[in-house]
Amino acid sequence: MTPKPRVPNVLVRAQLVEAEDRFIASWGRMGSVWGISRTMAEVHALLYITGTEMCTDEIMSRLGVSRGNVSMSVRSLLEWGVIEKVRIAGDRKEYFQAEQDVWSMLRAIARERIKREVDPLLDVLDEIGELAPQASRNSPKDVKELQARIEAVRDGFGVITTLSHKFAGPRGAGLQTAAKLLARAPIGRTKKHTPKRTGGTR
Amino acid sequence: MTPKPRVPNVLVRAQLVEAEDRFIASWGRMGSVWGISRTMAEVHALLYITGTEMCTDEIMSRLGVSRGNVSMSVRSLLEWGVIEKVRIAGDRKEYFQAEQDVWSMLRAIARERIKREVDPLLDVLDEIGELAPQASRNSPKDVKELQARIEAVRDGFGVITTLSHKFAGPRGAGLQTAAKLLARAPIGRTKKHTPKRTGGTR
DNA sequence: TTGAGATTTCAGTTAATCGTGAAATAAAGT
DNA sequence: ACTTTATTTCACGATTAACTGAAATCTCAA
Repeated sequence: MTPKPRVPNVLVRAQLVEAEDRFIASWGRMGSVWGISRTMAEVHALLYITGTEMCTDEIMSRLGVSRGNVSMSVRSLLEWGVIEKVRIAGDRKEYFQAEQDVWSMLRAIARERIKREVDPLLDVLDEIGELAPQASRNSPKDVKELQARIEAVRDGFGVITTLSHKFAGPRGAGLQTAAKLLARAPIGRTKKHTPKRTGGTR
Repeated sequence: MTPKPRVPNVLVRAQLVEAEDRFIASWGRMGSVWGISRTMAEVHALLYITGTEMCTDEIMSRLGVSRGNVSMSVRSLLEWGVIEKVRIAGDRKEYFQAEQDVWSMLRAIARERIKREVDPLLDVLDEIGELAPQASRNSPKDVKELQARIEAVRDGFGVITTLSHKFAGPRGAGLQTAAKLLARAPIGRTKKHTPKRTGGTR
């Protein structure tokens, strides 16, 4: 049926696998920067980029990591809600597949990071605000200033958190809509910032 | 002049220092989560929360870290644009003080993180997209899918990057305006019920 | 209930990161 | 030019986080 491909299939396949590997590698490196373990990011990348459901052993051999490591990574990814378990009839193994919608995936990532990064800071800020000497009419200047600074940070992150909860919630087109909305809105100077990015990979 | 304070000054001062220390500690912990070295975050926190210009030795003794460490941290913070050098007449030492505007500070942090986290990924994605077997009419299905997935991720991050450049640029009220704008905008379903999240920490 | 296969746990190891301190360099005063 | 004081650099050691592998636990079919 199909006319003979111009490039031998084995070659195409090799390129394909290489592209996948590169994607996996850079997503993994990204993970480190984000404070996510490299393997966890790699497992996710693998499942996303291949789109296939895979079992523990397949993941192990493809990424060359240990069983325990895969187990823990997969568990975290399930908690994040970016992959899910799949049962295959007549097979006792568990298979996993990645959420395929990018925005949903990005929202999940954003949500999880906010939870881990911003929320705890807010808690501490509240606590410190109460603990610190209360500013009153005749407090020394520095006490007033301290309170003011704590409150300023608290408010800043407060706004950010509110927004995130609104826009990165698990369901709804939050992030995507926000992105479009913002992309349109004319803020301050409308300088059409240099496109700039000519792939300079450092 | 001032009427006798109800609380001895030494005590107020101790509380003040403790509040500062707590702020510094949690900002520092935050730093680790962000892939910023703990000390760098602590130095920044110290300069921000005290609002005072400080020299290397003062920072060293207050945080209990080495000279070299302070030197490197301060340098990074200068690059990030969140602190600046201050010269004090008749003193050979360099003093440093932190940007006091929270939004400007938050923008700087966002900007720097995007630069380190998102931009490199985009570069790689572009590269992979070109490198991978090109999808054509008679490509096998998986090649087409691979290209589609790469493009989807690329586009998602592309939107995010564009936004960030627009809103987290070094000058202008970008982030702040965006925040207000979004906080107001009705996104998707205008389902008004369940206030639901009671500022609940965590 | 048993057991083969699948998954999870975790103590020990390895890898990556961070911080130190002293030596090298730079800057300012005499 | 020389001395003094401040700053930066960097090889090394310390600290922390990640990963391994094998034992323990779980699951399901018979």
